[in-house]
Formats: sequence, C-alpha cells, structure tokens
Amino acid sequence: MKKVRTRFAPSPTGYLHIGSLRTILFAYLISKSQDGDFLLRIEDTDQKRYVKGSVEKLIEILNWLGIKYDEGPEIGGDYGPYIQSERQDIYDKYIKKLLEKGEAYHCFCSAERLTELREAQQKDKLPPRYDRACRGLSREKVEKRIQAGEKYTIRQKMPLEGEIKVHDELRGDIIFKAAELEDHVLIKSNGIPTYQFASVVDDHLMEISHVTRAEEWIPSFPKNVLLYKAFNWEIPKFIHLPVVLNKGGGKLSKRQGDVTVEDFKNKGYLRQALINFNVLLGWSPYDKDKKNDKNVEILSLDEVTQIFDYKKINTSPAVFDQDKLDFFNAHYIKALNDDDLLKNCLPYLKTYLEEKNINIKNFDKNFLLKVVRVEKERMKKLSEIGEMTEFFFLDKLELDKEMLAWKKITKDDAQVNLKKLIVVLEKISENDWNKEHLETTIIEYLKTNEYKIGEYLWPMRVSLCARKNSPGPFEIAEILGKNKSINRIKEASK
RNA sequence: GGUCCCAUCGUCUAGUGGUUAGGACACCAGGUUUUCAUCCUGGUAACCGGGGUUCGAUUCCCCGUGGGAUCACCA
Repeated sequence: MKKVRTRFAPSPTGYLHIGSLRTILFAYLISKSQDGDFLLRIEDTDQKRYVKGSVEKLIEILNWLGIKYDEGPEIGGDYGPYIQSERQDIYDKYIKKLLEKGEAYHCFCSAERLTELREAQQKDKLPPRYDRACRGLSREKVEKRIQAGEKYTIRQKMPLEGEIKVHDELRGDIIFKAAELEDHVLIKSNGIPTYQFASVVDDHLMEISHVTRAEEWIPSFPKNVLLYKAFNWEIPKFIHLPVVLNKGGGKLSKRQGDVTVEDFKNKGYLRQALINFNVLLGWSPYDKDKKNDKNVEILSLDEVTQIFDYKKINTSPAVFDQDKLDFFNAHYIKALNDDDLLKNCLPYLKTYLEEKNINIKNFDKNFLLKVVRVEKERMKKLSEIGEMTEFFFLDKLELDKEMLAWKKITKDDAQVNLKKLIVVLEKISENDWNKEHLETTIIEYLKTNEYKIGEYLWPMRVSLCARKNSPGPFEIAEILGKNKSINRIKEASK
C-alpha cells in the first residue's frame, strides 16, 4: 500500500494563524495515525507578500508546539527542495510539458485590459471571467510575440462544456459546471507559478497522498483536479477542513483579538491546551461503541494519534470558544510539575516584577517555587502569575483595613482578633514555621477558646496579602516567613 | 448576485428510521473550605421551518430559511 504522506504548506506572510494550527494538526494526525510522513513546505511564490524572517518564526513556533515533521526546509528530505522559490526549474519543466500537450496557452492580455474587461462584465451583471481572447492564438503568432519581448502569462485550458466531478473525502462528490470555470493563470508574467500550479506540481512530486487544506479552496478544487488530469497524474485524496469562526459568527480575524499562535503563547497558553482544544474543533473522540466516559476530552497529541480517524472530521464550521480553551489551559497548568510550572511562569513573573521595579534575582528558586505552586490551582493563564503573586514580593502592603471586616465582625473586632493571633504566632519557632504546624496550632487555639474560625482566619489572610482572593493564610504565612508575616499582621492590627 | 459548502443544548460535539437524544465547556444549585479557585454531587438547556417517503422521522429526499466560503498575474 502507498505510504500516507501529508503536508503543511503555509505562505511565509507573518505569524501562524490559530486557524492554521488546526490545519497543521489534522494534516499531522492523518499521516501519523496511519504511520505516514508529515512534511513542511513553504509556499513563497508571492514575493509581494513575503515577510522576512517568517519562515524562521514558523519553524520556531512549530518546535514550541512540539509538532515534528519528517521533511522540511531546514531538515531536508528525499523530495526537496521544500521551498517553492527554490523549485523554479521544476515548474519551468512542467509548464513546458503542459504547453506541449496543449493543456495550457500563452496569454498576452495586459493587466489593464483584464481590469477593463472585468469592470465591463460587472457592469452588465455578468460573472467576471477572462474571455479567453488568447486561447486561439496560433503557435507562430505566440512565438512572434514572445520574440518581440511581449509579457505573457500562461493559462490553463478549461473544458468549455460538461461537468467536473470532484471528490472530497468528507463531503463526497461535488459537481461543478465546466462553463463556470475560468482559464486561470498558472504562470504569472514574471515567470513564477501561481499557487494553483505550484501546489499541484509539488503535491504530486512529493507524493502527497492526502491533501488537506481549508474549505475556502473548494471553489478552485475542480481546476486542481483538471490539472492533475491534464498531466495524467493520479489524483490524491482531498480533505477540505471547515473554517473556524468567531463567537460572533464571522471568520476569525485580527480585529477580534488574538489570532496567532504566538499571541496565545504570549498570553500564557500551554501548547498542550492549544493542541487539545484545537483538535476537538471539528473532530470528536467519542465512540459510539464505547460508553461516554467523563473527561474523555482531555487528550495529548499522542493519545489522539492513537485513536484518530480522519473520516470523523466534521464538515460544519466551528466557533472558537475561548472559555473552553481556558478550561484546557487551567487543566494543563494544574498538571504541570513544580519545576515545569516555575519554568513556564518565570518569564511572565520577571516581566511583571520588572515593571514594579522589583528584581526577581533577590528571591531564591525555592521561594519562587513555593510562590508559583501555591497559585497553581487558581491560574487560567500563565500571564496571570505576576498579579496573583505580587504580594509575596512586596516589602510593604497597602491594605484597606475595611477589608478586615468579615460577616458579622467589624474592622475593629478583626483587629482585636489579630492581636490575639499575634501572641500565638510569636510563640511558634522559626523551625516550626510551616503550613502544617501553623494550621494545627492555630486551629487548636481557636477551637479550645471556642472562637469562630472565619472570624480569625479571614482577617489574618487579608492582612497577609491585602486582597479578597488568595491562597490560604497558612500557606501564605509559610512562604512569607515568620518575621514578614507577623509584621504584616501587626501592621494590619494597628 | 452566480457557484459551492454547512445546519443537534449558548459553544464544541455523540447518536439513531422507534432512545429518558449522550458527553465536554459555560451557566445555575448544593456540599467541602477562612475567601476565591480547586474538588465532589446534582440541575437547566438542543434535533431551523415546510413539504414528502414511511406504520413511524431529529435521522432519508425535496424546497425554503439561516450561516459560511469563493468569484485576482494572493495564497
């Protein structure tokens, strides 16, 4: 059986769009679930849109995501080069073949004429389409005009009538009328191929078995199929992936916030969350033969690879739901071990503290470890870590003492309670100053005196962190240490 | 506008010619807890409309409606 080979073929026009991540994932999964190859190809046939450094950035973000490809620009492979601008001689060779077969023709129409034509057609409410003016040019005439130095494009010769049946693996057969197809440009006047030509030639030469691309390509699908037929090439399987929409319904676009993988990375999303979430957008792990177990949706890329079946990819557009992404992110943050958690949080923490003129180097790793660990349960994004843990790093807290009041007790009552706690706390030795000991000691103290726990612990916690929400008072006290803790409580009780 | 694609809770989805239409996120309630969060338990919530086909349609077909894509020497 032929080996399954898929590819991700982006244009180097900037950053990696979050919608592209899903295209990557599905291409990757289609091949890897069938023990195939996955490759990266750069489609840089439009020099106007080329953004310098974007290939490097793309590779970098792919590495960050942990998505490995078997062949690609910087790692090579048997089907290279993997950058289209380095394959010009190949395209030259194949367009020549097409010309010889009479499946394509030279077009000398100027851009101006084409624009006028289009405008006239639109005015008459006709579909804008090239009028095939150059299709009937004789070989001699073409030769002459080329000799004379006239600029030309090369167009694909479409059938004038009949129907074109194409097959999408997910949607089945789709039928187009030949009359609606345009003799579109294969080679631009600068000699460089269009996407339509280059991608077909490359997919064939690179032996891509399953072509995955976004749904927006369906309209040009018949042209592609016709091109394969013109070459007499075997048509690969085509899988058109549905689009991802905004909550409002439109296409996911820059105006509505973050759209690139880099944006999400910078915001503190973990690769596992991004991958898990995106895989579930249009594909489902549920199996009719199995019971729908709980949390069956929490899946790693490897786990998905094991159970992935591309026939189960959905065809309807999916809405990008940030709440669900956040859920996955919070889940994967909780699953991180302490070292990884710190490693992931550190850049965000550093940046945040720098803005507050606090040097993170004044704090040792053990301290930082405790700080991030204690907020782990509460975090949805890594970027929240700075604001959440700020109070650990501050020398002095700015406390609104009204916050000390809790339920029935007033601020003044709370301050009285704090004073009592200070007496107890001062008796605890530095050595015993840890969460467990603090807890048993204080709870026991409160219970023997029949004090209400909340009436003491709320003010204690608030005086330690000056905020409504935080970890428990004992955890904070341990991390702060005896001196700092007691000082803060004293300050609050004044 | 032409062409094409799509249509199950708010969202992602499972599923079936006869089901109490299942799960996940979100939401709500209760429990745990010193707060928030976590965690546990429970709950609200869906087959776009109209015609067929059929003993019976959410499921199959057609037509609407709605949403989306596309109509370049961009990909």
